[in-house]
Amino acid sequence: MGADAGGTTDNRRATTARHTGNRHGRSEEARQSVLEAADDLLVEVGYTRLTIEGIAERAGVAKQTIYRWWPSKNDILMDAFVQDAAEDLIPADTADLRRDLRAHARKVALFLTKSDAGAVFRALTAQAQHDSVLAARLRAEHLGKQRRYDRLPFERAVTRGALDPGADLDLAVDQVMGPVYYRVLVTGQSVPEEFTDTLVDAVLDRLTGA
Amino acid sequence: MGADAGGTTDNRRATTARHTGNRHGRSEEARQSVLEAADDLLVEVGYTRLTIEGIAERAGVAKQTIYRWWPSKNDILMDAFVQDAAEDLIPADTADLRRDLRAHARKVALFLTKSDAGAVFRALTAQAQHDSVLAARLRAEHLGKQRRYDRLPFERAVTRGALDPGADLDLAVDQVMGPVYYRVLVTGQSVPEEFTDTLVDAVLDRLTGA
Amino acid sequence: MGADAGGTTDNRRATTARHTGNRHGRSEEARQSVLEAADDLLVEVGYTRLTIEGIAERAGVAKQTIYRWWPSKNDILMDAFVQDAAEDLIPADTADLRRDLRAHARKVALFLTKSDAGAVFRALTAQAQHDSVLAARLRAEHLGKQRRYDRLPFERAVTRGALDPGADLDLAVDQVMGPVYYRVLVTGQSVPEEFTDTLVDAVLDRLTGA
Amino acid sequence: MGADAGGTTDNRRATTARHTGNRHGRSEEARQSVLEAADDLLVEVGYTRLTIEGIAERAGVAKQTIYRWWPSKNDILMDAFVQDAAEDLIPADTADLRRDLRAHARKVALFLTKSDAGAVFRALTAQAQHDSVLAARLRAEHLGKQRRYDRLPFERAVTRGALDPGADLDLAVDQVMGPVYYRVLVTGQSVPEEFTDTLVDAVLDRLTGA
DNA sequence: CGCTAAGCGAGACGGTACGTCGAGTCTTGCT
DNA sequence: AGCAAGACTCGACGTACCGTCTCGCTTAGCG
Repeated sequence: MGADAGGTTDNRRATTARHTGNRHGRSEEARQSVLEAADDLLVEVGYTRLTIEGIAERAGVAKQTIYRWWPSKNDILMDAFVQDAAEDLIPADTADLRRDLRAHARKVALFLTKSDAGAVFRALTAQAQHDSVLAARLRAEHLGKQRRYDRLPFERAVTRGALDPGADLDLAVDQVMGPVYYRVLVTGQSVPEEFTDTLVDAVLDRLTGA
Repeated sequence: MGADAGGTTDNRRATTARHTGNRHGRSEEARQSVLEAADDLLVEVGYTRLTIEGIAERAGVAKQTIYRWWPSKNDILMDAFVQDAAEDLIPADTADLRRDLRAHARKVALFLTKSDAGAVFRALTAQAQHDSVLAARLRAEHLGKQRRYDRLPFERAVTRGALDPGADLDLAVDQVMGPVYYRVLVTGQSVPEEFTDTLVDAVLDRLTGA
Repeated sequence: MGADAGGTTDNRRATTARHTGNRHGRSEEARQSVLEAADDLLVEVGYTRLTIEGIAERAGVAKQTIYRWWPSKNDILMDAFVQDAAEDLIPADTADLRRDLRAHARKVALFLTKSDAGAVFRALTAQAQHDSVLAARLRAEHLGKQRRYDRLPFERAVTRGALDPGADLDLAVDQVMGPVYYRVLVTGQSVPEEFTDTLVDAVLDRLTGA
Repeated sequence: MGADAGGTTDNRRATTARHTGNRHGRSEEARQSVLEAADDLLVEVGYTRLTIEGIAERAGVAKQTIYRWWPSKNDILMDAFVQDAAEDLIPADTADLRRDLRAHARKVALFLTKSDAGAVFRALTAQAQHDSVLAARLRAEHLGKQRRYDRLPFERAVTRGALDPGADLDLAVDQVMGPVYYRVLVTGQSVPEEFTDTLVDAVLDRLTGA
């Protein structure tokens, strides 16, 4: 990852004081305005016209301050994404697999297609195709956790005894989430509620032997 | 530069190169070497370090010749892809839906993960996330056709009477292809034969009411 | 290039060069090497083949550094000339008008035909024919002052009482300097000492009523 | 002068027929429109923005047709100038040296400062500073002849016995013409009638021992 | 009277340099 | 020690013209 790899991991070390230049560690204020500026600019001008200089200017921050803490544009976006998507896509639990899964699939679809955080995610996913380090970070800091959330409804159903413990849950997750991401990233089709519902039903019908 | 004047008047240097362009159209030779150079360089150095100047140099072509015919780097890749992927991913027809679909899914997976053309496709799909015009072109010139190929096995089965004519074929295609693209573009997992086989089986089991 | 995207994101290549520029003003070192490089190259390759890129390379300076401080090639030359021609063409004062004027005319002729600074002056004068802004600058920063020097011998003579106070000194200056510049810029004839001597004599003979 | 030196001298070989493509030598029509286009464009956009492509387009002529007959932009201007300045600056002869010389000096000043041909001359003189081949051509095809014209009034006076046969006529010419060109090319001052008159008087007063 | 060959308009080509943008590095002076 | 400011080197961008090179048309003159 080049020279300043440490910056990527250090940048969540919390510092309590507000300051603009002292010897007590990084400025939380600067960190925040950079992430917000990056977020805003991505939505406003798109990934292509998103520049470090633009972020610095918008954030009212010196370019060097950015380079001190982030190795690249993508790392800024990654941080911005991690911070914003704290609004995690955690599936609800109503003890009804079909209902929970439908709701969860719907929520993921909306996140991907409608939210600002989803726009950041799509940009990051796109760049991850050309940058394996970014790809690894994206998986480590988001996709892994998200995968576990996506599995949750099934696991709860197994625990409840509503699903055969021998079922291939990974396959089930792929069958539900795969087509959603596929539409968003590849075909560009919309992802209406009927689609996610039908998808969930198709998977569950097979899984529960309906 | 203002009224700077005459600096380029006297370069009477001989240019020895041969070429074949004339008023009746562009040089096919130049077109070919550009597309090949772009293809090669994408694989060699990756999308990020792929530059128009690099392509021009590798192709032995003047930069202006590229700009005369292609508006952007992505358009070159698009042309290169269209030309190369003439080796279409057309499913075989052995009158056995399961067998044909398994083979087709496998072929698509290999294309995406192993071939040079697949690398170009992944780069284009990535860039299409930031460029709606490119996205439209990608759909018009590749994905539409590919989608019809992906449906073919199912349609043949319907024609043969092996599948219920009322089945939701679009959903079936999404369920087979979606998870494959999902793994390649999002999770980065490998796509082994067992995966595609199981996937096909899961879809067909439901569809044929097994 | 359209929404081409991210191509320049990841060039984390190390740049090792040292420099001295900072917020408190430009690098004097860079300024000097640019002026010297321009000067040298003008003499070496001539105005026509003098390029900004060539100057930058010779000076060991980035092209952008040149564009940051000079609007055009001519402005560089103008600065180079102003700096070098600090070796002003100031006439000596021996209380002998004829002697001083002969020496001064000779010095100007040598400057125009033999010196590097004279080569820059000729180039600038040539370009000033196509660029009125440059012409104005050339007059403001050099010709005005030079004109005053050219008048000096006559004025001293008037002060000494050796010359009629009512004499048309401007005409006298034009009659001495005009033919010198005329030979250099128009006819391309050489300007030998006999020529300037005779010229001075002709003017003075009339002026002093000899 | 590079490859096609012959073109420069051949291009006044008259061809009677009008044609646009045959085997009887060059098209006089094309030659004329090129020269006119060059002339017009020089006045309209200035030397700096005068391009071969611009001339070709304005003249309705292919670029190659220009390159076939002229080695450079300056050679076109040279031809245009030679053709236009057929309106030669020949001094009148009224058997009155002072009157003829005053009229001639005035005519030269007006030519240099007011006429289109004068603009071309100034541009060529400027470029001749950077191009010794052009300088030589300018002298051979214009300045030599003009110099003889400038001497004419003096020679006639000698013939008439109005002037001492031993007078230095070359110096006299330099003293009259030098300051005029000097003002035009160097100081940029205007050249009013009083100036040329006074100049002529100063020279003649000395010459005739007035 | 058809063939040949030159001049022409058109315009694609390989190149050089332009002037600009942004990347990432470095230094200074402030806090 | 972190920061704002901003000059620096460097690589690539997209453009403008250069001078060269076909191509296909037109049109004499020659056989």
